[in-house]
Amino acid sequence: MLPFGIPKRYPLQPMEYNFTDIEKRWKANWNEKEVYKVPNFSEKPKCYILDMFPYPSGAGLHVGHPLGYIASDIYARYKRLKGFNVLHPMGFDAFGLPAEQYALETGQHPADTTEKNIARYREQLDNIGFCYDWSREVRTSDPKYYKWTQWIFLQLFHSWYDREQHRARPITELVEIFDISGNTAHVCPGDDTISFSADEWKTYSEIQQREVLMQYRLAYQDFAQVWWCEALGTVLANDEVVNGVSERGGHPVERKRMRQWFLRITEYADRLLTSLDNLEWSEAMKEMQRNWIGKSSGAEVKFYLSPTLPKREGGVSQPREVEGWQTAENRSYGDLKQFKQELTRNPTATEEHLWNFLRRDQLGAKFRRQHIIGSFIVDFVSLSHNLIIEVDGEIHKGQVVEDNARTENLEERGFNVMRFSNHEVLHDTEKVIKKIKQQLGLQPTSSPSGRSGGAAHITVFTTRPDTIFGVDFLVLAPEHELVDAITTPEQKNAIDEYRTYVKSRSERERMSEVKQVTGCFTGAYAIHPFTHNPVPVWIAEYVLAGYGTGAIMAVPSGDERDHAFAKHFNIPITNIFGEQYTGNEAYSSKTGKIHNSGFLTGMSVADATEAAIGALEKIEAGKRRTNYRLRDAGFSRQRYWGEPFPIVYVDDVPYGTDEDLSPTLSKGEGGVSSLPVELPYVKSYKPGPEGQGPLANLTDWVNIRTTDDSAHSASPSPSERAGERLSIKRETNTMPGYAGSSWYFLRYMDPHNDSEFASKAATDYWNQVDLYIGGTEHAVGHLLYSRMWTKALFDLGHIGFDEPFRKLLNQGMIQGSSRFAYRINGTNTFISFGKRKEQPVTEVRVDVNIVDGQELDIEAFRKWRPEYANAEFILEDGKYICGAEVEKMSKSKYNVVNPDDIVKEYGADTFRMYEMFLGPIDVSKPWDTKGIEGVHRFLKKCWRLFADEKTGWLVTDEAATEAELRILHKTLKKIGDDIERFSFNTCVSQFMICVNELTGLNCHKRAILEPLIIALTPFAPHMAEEIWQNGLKNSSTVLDAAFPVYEDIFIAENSVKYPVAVNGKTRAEMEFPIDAAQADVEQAVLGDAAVQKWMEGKTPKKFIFVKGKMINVVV
RNA sequence: GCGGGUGUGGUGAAAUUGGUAGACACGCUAGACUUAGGAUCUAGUGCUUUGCGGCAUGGGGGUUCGAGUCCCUCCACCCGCACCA
Repeated sequence: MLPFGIPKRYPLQPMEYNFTDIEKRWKANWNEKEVYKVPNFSEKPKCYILDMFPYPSGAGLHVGHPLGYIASDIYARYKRLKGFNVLHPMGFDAFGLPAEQYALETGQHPADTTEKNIARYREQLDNIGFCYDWSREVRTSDPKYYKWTQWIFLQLFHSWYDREQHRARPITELVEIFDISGNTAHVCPGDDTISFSADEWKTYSEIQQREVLMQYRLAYQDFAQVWWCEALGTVLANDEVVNGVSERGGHPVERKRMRQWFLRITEYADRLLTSLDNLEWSEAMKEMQRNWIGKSSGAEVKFYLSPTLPKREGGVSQPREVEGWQTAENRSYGDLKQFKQELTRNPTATEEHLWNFLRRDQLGAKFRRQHIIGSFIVDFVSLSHNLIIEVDGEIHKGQVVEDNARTENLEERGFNVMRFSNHEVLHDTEKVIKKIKQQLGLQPTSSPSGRSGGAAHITVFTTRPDTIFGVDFLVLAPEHELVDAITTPEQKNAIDEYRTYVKSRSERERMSEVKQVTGCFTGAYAIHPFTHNPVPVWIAEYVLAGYGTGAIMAVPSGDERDHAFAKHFNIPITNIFGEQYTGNEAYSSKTGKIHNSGFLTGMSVADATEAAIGALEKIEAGKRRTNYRLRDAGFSRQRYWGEPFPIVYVDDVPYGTDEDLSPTLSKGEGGVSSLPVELPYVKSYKPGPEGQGPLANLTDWVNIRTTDDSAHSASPSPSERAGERLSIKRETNTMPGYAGSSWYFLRYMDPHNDSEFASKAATDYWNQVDLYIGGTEHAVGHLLYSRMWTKALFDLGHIGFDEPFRKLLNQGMIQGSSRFAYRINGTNTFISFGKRKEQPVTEVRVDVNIVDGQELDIEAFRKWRPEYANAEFILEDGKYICGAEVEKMSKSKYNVVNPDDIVKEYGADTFRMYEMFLGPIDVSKPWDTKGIEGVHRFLKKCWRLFADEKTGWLVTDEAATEAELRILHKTLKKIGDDIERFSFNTCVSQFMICVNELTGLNCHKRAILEPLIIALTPFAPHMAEEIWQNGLKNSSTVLDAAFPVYEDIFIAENSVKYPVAVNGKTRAEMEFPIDAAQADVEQAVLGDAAVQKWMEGKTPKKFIFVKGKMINVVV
């Protein structure tokens, strides 16, 4: 259907430019001859040009989407004319939330809607005439594709990052290292307190070993916060939460901790940062990535908590003989280590099992295991909640004490003790966890008595250790684990209240609202490592738990936010910058000397930083540290429409489906050994229980073997009898959207390979992507993840390059241009734009497709919606003029323009050239259909150089004139240069100038027009082919012609018209030979009447002559 | 808030290395041809001024013989901020 505003055409002349016919014919011809099929090997140099992977949404393409595709298509076609073997593929990022959301709403299966959307996208893309090799199409939701997504995930799962060699290595090699020398040479990235020798490692059970290995794997499990919506029973994405409630239904949401998969991208932080330097990306883009990675160097500083300050009500009767959370420095660390080791040698499967539910604050309290209390070692303890959990210890060696006596003793120390049996923990885990949760709820969070004693400390990260003497307070993130422990009774209510407030705030809000200073004093004090002065400890929302250590040292005289905070809460400010700090504003500049700072006084920032770190290390109160803002990438989604994980849980311990699970399970049992793990078909997309994804509802699929499986319980194996390794379940989360898109550029190289993700020969040949075009919205997501995947695959020897995209070009957005009509309040009468202020009106949106420029098609408007059928109009100059505004192009704003409509009306060639003509590729601009007329006129005018509309082709074999050759070669030079620098809009302008001039010269000569039409081929391939084959009678396709070489000799001018300025203002124009000498020019210029007039008789002070550019006389 | 981007006629823009600001188009005005015009062609079109000229690249300041371009500062708008893809 034509848009309303565009009227019908008149019948064409016999040889008029009939784009509809031309484009249809050549598309069919090209298709039939498979002209876009690309071989994997060739004598020609290769060139890999890639568009960013589209997600096929239900709305279809609008005119903004193809902008980058057209640019890359022109570049690809140009490179082909220049003799390259060009890989230019396209496919679909087909997994994703919108399809699943749509499924929930309409009941249609995501596979079906995705299929439909892809078909529509394909049709729209074909319409525009792209040169994609569709035989290489990939879809992330195709099992043949995600088989390899899962395979790569397993490579990451089976790898660790060697910090010495700066590369990923197979986890089997790590096991070999552990067998020989323990982990002494390889600090555990997941938990740097883990430390063991080879002997200790060998005594660990398989479960324990795997737990340790999990802390090293590049794909690993940990716990993370997600938005949980009780009412919807599901986990929500960030953008499904609006203003603290669910976007759907407006239900309350809360943060919930869940076990999730992560990619250890932080291990690659430094490499991702340094190898940016070699990429041809815009500085802006590199800067965004650098910023995201956020490398900062500084120091970690320990502030010990003050045991004496402040005075407390009621005094402290008997400080509990707890060794503190980090047992006292001098005495107990060795002991603790020893105990830990002893216990880890003899854990039970039950303990391991329970630990999975307790670790990492899952239940809202920090638990420690195998912790020393008095003379006992308890299984699990939450110091903040005074809760000890013990599991029946009959397997324990050494610590089997009379349980009752033990409990009594511990309770005397102020702890509550819960005991569970092995059986309870293993078979009734849910009940056990529930009980623990209940107990945690009842348990007052740590009374302060004695709790902040010992060697407890707060660790802060600072980039300015030189300002250590300016520390006036510490600030903890409100979620910091020590907050409960250190808060004094007087401050408890205030802290609780403040934490409730913070809970309601998103991370974004906490960072952005900087004017409003909020915070709360904990009542606790820390001790300054050098001055030993007490430093008050606050909590405030501007400190985020996820950054650094979740705690900062505040230096108000040197930091804006700290300054505002100190002023707001009347905290005295120590000035360490002398006169540079005025008292009104923090001095955050890094120039000048440090004052009032003990041994740092008088030093520069750089020197003081080094000296401070040195001193801190000497007194063991801190150390040098590099910090990254980058966090590990969450890789689990509680969704249906994504790649299933190739992971099974054997009694809750995750294994890759490619692992040999014997002796418990023979390899291949339950069909787990082969990839892909296919996404099972479901009829309901409802979330599973407890925030799990919909796959959790498929119990048959999830449970490969269950404990009460009659076949097994009839003849229990020895391990089953021992209560171990009973059930085998599948992972029910799916992978996020970026999984499939992190490596798709590799699959295009060898898309049908069934035995590898891509053959080494293919990846070696095509190598890096030479040109990648896409939007800046992918700056820190997709572009970072695919860089990491590439590096990991490189490290493991699967590919020969470690950066995926050599050159990156960002396209701007095409915005919508919305139209508005003005209804007089309380009536159905609309008043034209110019008169709208005469009466009170309401602005209503009008579909941009029924407006011609600014003028409303009144009849179309009446037909648009029933409520406007009888609308009346107050016109101006006989027209109804609409208001206009530039906004994002979206359905709800009625400003979407469909490329299909434009192509139908003007043809694909016009559409392609117009999109380029709009402006520079990387700049955002609004779409205006009106302007397309100019480009269309140009193509028609160009056509008329070759054909008379009434009589037919009129190309002659006459010899070209100098003027004709000049304009041709000027054009060839500019087109070549401009395509190479991706300036496509100026190419179009140059074509227009060229055609205008040739029309003026009445040129119809083959010698001029044939090279011109080849140069036009990347932009208007259909018209070029029609002219090339039918007009110029060539027998092969123009797509494989050779791009004509321009020759300087035709362009060179022998004289230049110089602008002549007097005192910088242009006053005349004079022509001189190209090689004129300055003396001659000077004489001629100074003798010129116009110049003399403007010199007003003054003598020239200076004569500036820039050869070929301009002349300036200074008087 | 942090990070990034963009500001030039009524509109999209050009000016590639600091050298005649507004190329090329849209729109508009007038005209030609025409049964007709949304085809085609011609002329005009930054603002201001009768003219000479003056003023103009978001605002202000600076460097320079010369600044849209370099520097400082302020303002406006757009994009991203970790589960949209």
